[in-house]
Amino acid sequence: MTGQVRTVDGRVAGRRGQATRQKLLDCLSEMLSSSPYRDVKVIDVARKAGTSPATFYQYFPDVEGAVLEIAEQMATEGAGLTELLEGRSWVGKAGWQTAQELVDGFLEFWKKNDAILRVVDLGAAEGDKRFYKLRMKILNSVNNSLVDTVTELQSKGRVDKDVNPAAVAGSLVAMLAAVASHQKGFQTWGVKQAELKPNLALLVHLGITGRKPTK
Amino acid sequence: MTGQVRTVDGRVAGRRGQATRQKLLDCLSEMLSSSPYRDVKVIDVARKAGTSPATFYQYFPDVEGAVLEIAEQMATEGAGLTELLEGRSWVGKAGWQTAQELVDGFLEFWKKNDAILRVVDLGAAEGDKRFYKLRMKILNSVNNSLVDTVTELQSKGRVDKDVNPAAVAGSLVAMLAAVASHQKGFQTWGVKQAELKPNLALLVHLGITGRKPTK
DNA sequence: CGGTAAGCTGACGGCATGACAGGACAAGTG
DNA sequence: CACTTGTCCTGTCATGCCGTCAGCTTACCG
Repeated sequence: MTGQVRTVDGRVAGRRGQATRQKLLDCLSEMLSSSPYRDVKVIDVARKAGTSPATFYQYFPDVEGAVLEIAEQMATEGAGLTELLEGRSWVGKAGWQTAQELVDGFLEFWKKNDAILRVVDLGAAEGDKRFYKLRMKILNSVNNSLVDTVTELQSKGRVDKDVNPAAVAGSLVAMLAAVASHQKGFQTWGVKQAELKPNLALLVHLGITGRKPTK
Repeated sequence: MTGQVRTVDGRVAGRRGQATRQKLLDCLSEMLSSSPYRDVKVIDVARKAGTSPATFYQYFPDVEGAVLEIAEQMATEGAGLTELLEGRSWVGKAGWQTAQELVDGFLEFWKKNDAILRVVDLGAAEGDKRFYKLRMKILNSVNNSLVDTVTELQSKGRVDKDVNPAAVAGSLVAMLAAVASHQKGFQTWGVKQAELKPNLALLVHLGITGRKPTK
């Protein structure tokens, strides 16, 4: 499928090699959660993994390269977000539930992977194509579903003609991502998690359907 | 007022000192726009400013400290965003215009300062209090106005009781910020700038008033 | 002019980076 | 069992950035 795992100098990695490689990724992941991206050093990751910097460089060109690897793993995992929308209705009470579940699932996913997602977001914002392709890959599952929904509602005349489905969907997804990564910020702003979710769901519902939900 | 500008070792900075200090800040700012945050080195900034690394450390504890300084300057400047909302109406055609101008001004501001804002966002997401206080300071002007608006509309019964003004306003502001910093991403997604703005304005209007705008 | 404080830098120990060659180890072969 | 092969890891090294200090230069003021 994805081709064999290879070291930087072209050797194919065996069982043991893959294990240390994965261990390095895990330790890097942990490191990213506990200290600022800028301060994550190869030597620390290696130490934490009980190995040497040289070993790290055998598997990854640099920290960035390793982060891309982790993010890639997460991206395939994140394709599961599609389930949140597949075959769901946006009408009546069911619509309100769809919105709620989308928000819930999305925030959950983001919370679980916040450290890597922060870095991906940064890389994307800085204009690094690899990172924002990755970001798209993660968000596309949700985004595409939303685009389809809006387009469909539009063809039925339930959404105004001059709405651009891609723009609306993209903006809503960006909102979810942003709120998710600044959840702590909201708390100091005097907004509790439990209160945040229904309000987000409301905004999503309004944006997609153009109407208030019936609860 | 803000107290005199001081060097790290406590001396007060004179005219010349403040000039080099500012030059270092400018060069850092430029550097941040052209290369990834992680790769910005003190030595490069110093070289670009035609001075030595030692000089840099005379004025700032580290790169982060200097970034905070730049961000602080930008934050006071960003207080001007309040104008976008002060005394504006959210009713009828005027409401639609308010939403449009808010989006416009916000995106403009973000575009102008994207490099520093990226870093502030990262710092805030990583949980650094200094950074997210700063982020709040920047966003508060807009956010507070929006909270007030929603609260007012709510007291008039034009917005549902169970809406949390702070949550809605915060989410919309987060959306604007996120979309602004990923504008390029939208372009590759097939959405043009010009199309993006009205759709954002629509979402803002819907979120604040609960109704579609009358155009 | 001389004193004082501001302003700048060369130089240095310390640490991270990234490359390499060589040693340890597991697995297969005769 | 000795031998071979290929994977896997690390010691070591040159290079370059970090962050600090002592000391030199420059500006200001009486």
